[in-house]
Amino acid sequence: MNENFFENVYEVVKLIPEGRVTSYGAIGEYLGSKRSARMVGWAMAASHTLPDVPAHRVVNAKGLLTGKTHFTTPTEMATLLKNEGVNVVDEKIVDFEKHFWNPMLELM
DNA sequence: ACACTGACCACTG
DNA sequence: CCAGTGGCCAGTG
Repeated sequence: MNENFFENVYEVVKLIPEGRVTSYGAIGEYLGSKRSARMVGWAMAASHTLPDVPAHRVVNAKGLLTGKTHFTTPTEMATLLKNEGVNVVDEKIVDFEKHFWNPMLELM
């Protein structure tokens, strides 16, 4: 296992508490590259094979469930979030700021 | 080696 | 508010 961007992404995502969410940009920023948010999402797509990675807790900067298309079913992501107490309306997280979990503040 | 793509983000007009 | 542009890194054809 090489220690690379992917590993770090997985580590952070695994640490996201239940009922909390974060964004690709936040993770990328925590890893040192704010502009590498694309890669984070891309890493997620590759990591969705790992059961310990709650990908449904990772959304884009606007709180939109952009990654839902990569789930087994498009509704899976919203269902999981709602199941954890995160209200989702029209593929968007309600009170995104309240549920937002900043890795830089929690893991520093 | 080159070009294109991607679960993105922020800025500018 | 919406549209367009640049930037970031890695993988694939």
